Amino acid sequence: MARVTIVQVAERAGVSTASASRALNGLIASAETVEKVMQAARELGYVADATAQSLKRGKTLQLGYAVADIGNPVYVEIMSAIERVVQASGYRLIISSTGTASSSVDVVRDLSRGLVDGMILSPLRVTDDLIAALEAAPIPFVVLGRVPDSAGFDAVRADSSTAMRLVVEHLAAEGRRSLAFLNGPADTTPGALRLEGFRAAVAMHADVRSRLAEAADFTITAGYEAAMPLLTAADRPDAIVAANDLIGLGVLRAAEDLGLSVPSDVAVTGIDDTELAAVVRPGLTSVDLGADARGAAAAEMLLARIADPSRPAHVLTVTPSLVVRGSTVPQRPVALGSAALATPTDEEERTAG
Amino acid sequence: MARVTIVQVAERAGVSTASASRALNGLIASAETVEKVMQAARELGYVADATAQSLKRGKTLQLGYAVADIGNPVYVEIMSAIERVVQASGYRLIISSTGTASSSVDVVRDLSRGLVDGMILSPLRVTDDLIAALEAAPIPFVVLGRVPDSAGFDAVRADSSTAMRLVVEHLAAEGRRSLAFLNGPADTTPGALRLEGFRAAVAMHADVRSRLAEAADFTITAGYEAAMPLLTAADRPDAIVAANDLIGLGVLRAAEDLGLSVPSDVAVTGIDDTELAAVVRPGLTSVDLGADARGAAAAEMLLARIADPSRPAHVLTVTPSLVVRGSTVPQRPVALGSAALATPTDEEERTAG
DNA sequence: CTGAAAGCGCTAACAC
DNA sequence: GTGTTAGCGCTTTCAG
Repeated sequence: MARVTIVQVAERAGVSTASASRALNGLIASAETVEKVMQAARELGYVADATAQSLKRGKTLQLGYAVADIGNPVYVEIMSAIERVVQASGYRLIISSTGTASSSVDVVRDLSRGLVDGMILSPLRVTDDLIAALEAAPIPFVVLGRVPDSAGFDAVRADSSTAMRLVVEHLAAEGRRSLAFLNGPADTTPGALRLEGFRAAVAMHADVRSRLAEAADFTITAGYEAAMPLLTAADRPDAIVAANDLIGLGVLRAAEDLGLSVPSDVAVTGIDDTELAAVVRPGLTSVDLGADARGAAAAEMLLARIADPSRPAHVLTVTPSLVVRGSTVPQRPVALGSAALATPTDEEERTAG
Repeated sequence: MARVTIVQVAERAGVSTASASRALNGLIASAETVEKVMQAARELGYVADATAQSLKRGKTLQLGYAVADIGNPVYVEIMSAIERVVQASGYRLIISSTGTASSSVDVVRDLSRGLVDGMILSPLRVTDDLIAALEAAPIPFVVLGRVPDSAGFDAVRADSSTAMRLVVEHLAAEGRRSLAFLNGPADTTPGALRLEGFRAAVAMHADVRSRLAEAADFTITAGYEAAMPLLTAADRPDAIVAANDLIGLGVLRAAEDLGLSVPSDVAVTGIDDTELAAVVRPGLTSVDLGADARGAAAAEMLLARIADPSRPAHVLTVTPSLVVRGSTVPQRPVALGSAALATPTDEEERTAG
C-alpha cells in the first residue's frame, strides 16, 4: 500500500532520478543503467504516478465518454465502439455517467479540468449552459447528437428524419392508417428530432392519420405506462411508433397485458435496433441508427482533432437502416440456426435509408 | 481552449496566488479579496487543474469501478448503485471497462497509478496475477465477487450456492427430474461457483438426474448455440438451468426456434434477475443476486476503508431470492397494471434464500 | 551517456 | 488576513 516514487528507485539503482526516468521511459541510457533501474523498479513494485506525469507532460493520455443514460443498451454499444478505437491508439477511456436527470454541464467542466485530453459526449439535452461549457472547455470534444451548426463543433449525428421516414413508409406500406408516435421527453434532443422527423414523414402520407403521445422517459416502464391510454382509447391506433426500443418494449408488454395481439391488432416499432429488439417476441421492428459506426467515428474524430487542433470542424451523419421484425409483419416460421439472433438475415429485411 | 492558471487569476485580482487559492477554496480571506478573486476567475473562465490539485493534495476525489463486461445489464445495475453511494459522498466515479477477454490486471495497475483514491472491481477471473496486483496496489479496493479468504481483502459476494439451491428446489418441486446446467465459461469465478452450487444442490435430490454443458460466454448468442445440442438430444432434459439471464434468454430463443414450448416441454431459469428476465415472454424465472445491494455495499465499504485504512477487512455476503416467472410455471392470466413490470408482485413469487 | 536543477499548477506552512 | 516559499512526483533542458 505504500507509494514508491522514482526517487527510491533511483537511490536503489544508484543513479540520478533523471537517469531513472530515462531508463523507465525507454529513452537513451546505457544498457547497464537500464538494467539496474528496471530491476530496482521491479523489486520495489514501482509504478509511475499518473498525476505527476500528466502535470509534467501536459497531457493525460486519457479520453472521456460522458453518457447520460448508461441503462440504455444503445449507449453501451456506442461505448464499446469508442473504446475499440481509443484503445487502439494508446489512450485509455474513462466513462462518466451523468445521470439522466442532471445536465452534462458538470461533467464537462469536471473532466476538462485536466483529467482527460479530450472527450466525447452523448447529451440528452443540449442547453445553452452546455454549449457555453463546451466553448469554454480547454480540451477538444466531440458531440454525439445534434448541436447548433453555428457553434462549429465536431459532431456525429444520427439521421432522425430518415429514420422516421423509413418507419412511417414501412407502416403505410403494410396498410396501417392510424399511427401514434410515442415519444420520450420532447425536451431532449433525440425526443425533439424524432418528433420532428415523425411529423415530416407523416405529412407525406395524406391517407395516414397520426397522433402524438409522450412517455416520461426513454425506458420500458415509462413506455408501458404511456402506452396504456393509447391502447385502451376508443379509436385505438393501428400502429405505435416508439421513440426508442425501450419504449417500444413497454408498448409490447402493455399490448400483451391488454390481450391485444401484435401485429394484427396493433403494430409496434422501435428505434436503435438494440439486441433487445431481436430477442423479444414478437421481434421489434426497429431502425438501426448506426450506433457502432457513430461511436467509432466520434472517437476517430476526437483523435484527429487532438492530433491537429487547427483542423476545421467536421460533422458526420450516419445513415440509418430499417430492420423489419414480427411486431409489424406477421412472423414467418423461423429458419433454424443461430444466425437469426445475431444479424438480420432471412427472417429480417433490412432497408437502408 | 486556452488553459488559464491560478497565477493569471491572482494577477488580475491583484493578490498573491496563495490568497487566490484560499479565496477559491473558501478558506479564510477578506470579503474584498474573495470578491476580487471570484470575479477575476469568472472573467477568465478559470477552472482549477485537477491534475495539479491531486498531486498537491495527495488525493483525487475520484473512485473507479472496473468491470469486465459492461454489456451485461447486471453490471449496469451494480454500477448505478455504486454511483448513487459514491456521488452522495462527494466523490466522482469513473468507469473502466476491462473487456471480457483481457484480465483486469492492467486496469488495476493503471488506475492505481494515482488516478483514483480507491476502486471497486468485478473481475471475471481472479488470477494470481490479479491478486498480486491488488496486494501491490497503493490504494484500497473492494472486490465484488469471490476472492481467496487468505488474502484479507474487502469483498462483497453473492451467494451462489444458495442461489443454485433455490433454483434446483423450485424445479424439483415443479416435478422436473432431468436438469441440465448450462454454465458460462467455467474458468471464470462466477462460472466456477455456480457450477459448484449446482452440483451441491442437485446432490440433495436423489431422484433428480443432471448433466452439464458450457456456453462460450455469458451472452445470449452463446446461450443460444450451447442450448441447441441440449434441446435436440434424444434424452432432452426437462429443465435447463442457465448460469445467467443472458444465457437463459438464448435458451428461450433456441427452444422457440425448435418449436419447443416453455415451460411445458422444457423449463428454463436464469440468474441475476435483470430487467430482461421480466420483459421477455415467457418471463424468465431467475434468482435475484442483489445487484443493487451489492453495489451499494461495496461502495460503502470502500468509503469506510478510505476513511479508516486500518479497519479490519470485511466480507459481506448478500442473500439471493428466487423470482418465479412463466419459464418454469405455466403463466396465469396477468393482472392489469404496470406494477408487473417493475417489481415482482401477484404474478411473481419471491422466495428468499 | 549522465547528473543537477528547473518547473508543470497548485496548496499549505510559515512568517509577517 | 496576506504574501513568500517550498514542494507534491515527475520529465526535461542544460551542462558536463
